[in-house]
Amino acid sequence: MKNKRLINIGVKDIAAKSGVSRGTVDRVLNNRGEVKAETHKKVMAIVEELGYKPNVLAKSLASKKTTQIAFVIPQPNDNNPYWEEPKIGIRRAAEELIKFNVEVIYEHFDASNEESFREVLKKVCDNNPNGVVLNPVFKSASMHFINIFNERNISYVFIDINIKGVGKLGYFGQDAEQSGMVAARLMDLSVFNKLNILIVKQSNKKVFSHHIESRVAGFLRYFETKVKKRNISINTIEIDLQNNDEPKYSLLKAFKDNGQIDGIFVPNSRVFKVADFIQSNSKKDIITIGYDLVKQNIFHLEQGNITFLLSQKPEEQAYNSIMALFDNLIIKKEVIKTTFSPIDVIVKENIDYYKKLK
Amino acid sequence: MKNKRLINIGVKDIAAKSGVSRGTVDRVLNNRGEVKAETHKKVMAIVEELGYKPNVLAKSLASKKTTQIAFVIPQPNDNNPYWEEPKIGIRRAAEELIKFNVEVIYEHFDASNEESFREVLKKVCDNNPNGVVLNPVFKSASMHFINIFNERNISYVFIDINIKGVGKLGYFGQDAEQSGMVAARLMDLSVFNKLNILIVKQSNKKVFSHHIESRVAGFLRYFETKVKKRNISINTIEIDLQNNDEPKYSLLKAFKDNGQIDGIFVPNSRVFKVADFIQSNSKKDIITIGYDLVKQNIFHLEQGNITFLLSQKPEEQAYNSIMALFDNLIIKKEVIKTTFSPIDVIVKENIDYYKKLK
DNA sequence: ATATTTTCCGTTCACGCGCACGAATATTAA
DNA sequence: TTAATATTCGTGCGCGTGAACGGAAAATAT
Repeated sequence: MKNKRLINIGVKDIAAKSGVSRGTVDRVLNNRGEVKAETHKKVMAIVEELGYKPNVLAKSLASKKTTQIAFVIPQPNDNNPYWEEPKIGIRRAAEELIKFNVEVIYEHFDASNEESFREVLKKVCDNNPNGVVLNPVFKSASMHFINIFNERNISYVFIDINIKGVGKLGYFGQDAEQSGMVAARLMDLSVFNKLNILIVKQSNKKVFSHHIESRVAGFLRYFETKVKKRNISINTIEIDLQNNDEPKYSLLKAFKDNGQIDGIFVPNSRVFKVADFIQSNSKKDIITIGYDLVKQNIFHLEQGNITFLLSQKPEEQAYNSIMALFDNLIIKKEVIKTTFSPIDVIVKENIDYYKKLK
Repeated sequence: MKNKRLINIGVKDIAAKSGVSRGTVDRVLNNRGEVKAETHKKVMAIVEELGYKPNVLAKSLASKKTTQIAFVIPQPNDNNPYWEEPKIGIRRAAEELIKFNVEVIYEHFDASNEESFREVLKKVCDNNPNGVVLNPVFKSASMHFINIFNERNISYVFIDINIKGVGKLGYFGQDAEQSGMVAARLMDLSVFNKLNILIVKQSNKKVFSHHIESRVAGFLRYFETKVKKRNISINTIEIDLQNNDEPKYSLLKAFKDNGQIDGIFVPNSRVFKVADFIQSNSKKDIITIGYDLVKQNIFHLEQGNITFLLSQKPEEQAYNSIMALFDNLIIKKEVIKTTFSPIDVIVKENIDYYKKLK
């Protein structure tokens, strides 16, 4: 513990130097009006000259206002447990920021129901938050509310799904196509000679997922150049999860139609359903690659029914997206536009270190 | 922006409730003495009852003291560029913490010279910091200074290398043995049928690295149970980096002695030296696995001379280790003892998202 | 000219805490 | 008993900023 040395310059310093009172400087800095244009200019000049940076601590201490950040993502369920993970990151950010008078409000909608999406966003809008973290599942509905955000000067970032060309602050998620290429690389390295690959698209038919398409596209793109050199065949099947007989029915059919299958790529977190099938039908030596560390997938990775999982640390994305809004709203510093998360490769041996605490 | 609602209880609240003044409460909370035992007890009871948590913002604002954290790691060099990475994390943490009157001091020593290690730690001790992040390369020398830390009540954490059974706050690094197992799993998946593996230990002879030994041990342990089922042979060579003819000389010899080599495992960041060899001797179809995202390794991964890199986000470790000390010293919250970093698996296709900004 | 309004600005308190100073009380010495 | 000392405690100022309040100066109205 040494005595402080570097004393930052504060309002009163620039007040002294510009020959006005602290109150006036405050009005200038916060654009609160009631200041002669001439004075305003003079003060701003000094502010620039001295490179004044407000003290966040004192700011938060003195302020009686609360900044609200809404976090809007799908409700996790059995078909899509993925959205359980971000909650941890939300909690962590909320705890850290409460001291700065920031309140994080968690809101969730039914990802298979556009009406629910609109309702929740309506509610969020009515609350008039300062910032929003949004998973824009439904594009046109999202656009409607994004326009409202822009009008009302509400800052927002996207998580997991990106909409390009709107005035968002940033995007937090993976590069979906590139992750497909990673999957393909792992498949390529793990399977030899003849190579029969099955891509299993499982989804809710009602919702088109650009995401999943990109992953598949990346996967196929990787093999495009290789497919001639090696004896590779790639088949894709689509499965509607609303149907209770699935994915068993379609998988049985695929195995019958294709003969030997060496690798299976599932471009979302429902890979555990395929793993269930593999286990109960005692299929052996199949390289299975899927997404996300949901607990059913973790189970099957440890059992050996899944070979690789690709993951994207959803709780970190949640944390980072909130922090980005904080940086923008409170610290007033620039936010990096697009922050792709690492495409983590998980095998049985390193999974422990990717599991979430708590 | 809403008006604040949740008003935290502060010193004056517990002062009121316990019928003493704020000053007395302050003396109790900070163990500054000059308080009757009876009063102390009474106040502490109220503190517990109301669950008082000091406001970090107000604390930092009011305090005229600076907290010093020393960060002591090896000087990066051509043989070991790894230690370039943590600096980014140090800078990030330092920037964030400067508002809390925390000063981070970066100190580096020559990792091949124990005397240099002692000198730097001597200097650090003389500075009497509040916390130390240490890479304890030399065990006995480390123990000497750790005793001093304990005496002087200096908090410390280890980074990258762990010494068990001392009063450290935490360890930030990988589970070395487990990372060896991950390497083995990848090797196992990527190489088929006959499997000749070469382990290349490159090091500075003067320094024993428990680390590297653990990685090799993990690698071997993975194959222990598999080695019977498959036609696997594993050979290990040791290379002294002080010798300028290396690793070329030893590698040529190994290739001659072993015939076909299918996989090479290098248990540290010097894998790029092997990759150099592979490139200049146009060896093909060798699965090469090594450690750490130093720029030479990144180059060879992109070139295809390295198949997998295992990494541990050194800049995040640095950041987290400093934050752990901050939590302990300023926030006074408990620090999780051992925080193993994820064992990241990097291939050509996902490396971009692991590269450091700046 | 004086009265009234508008524009502009300075002062002051508050946020929660650290810390210095001095006052009150208790203890011991004379 | 009174003076001297030791122990314990209360008060007030400052950290850098937000924000209310009110006062001075300038502009406009009467």
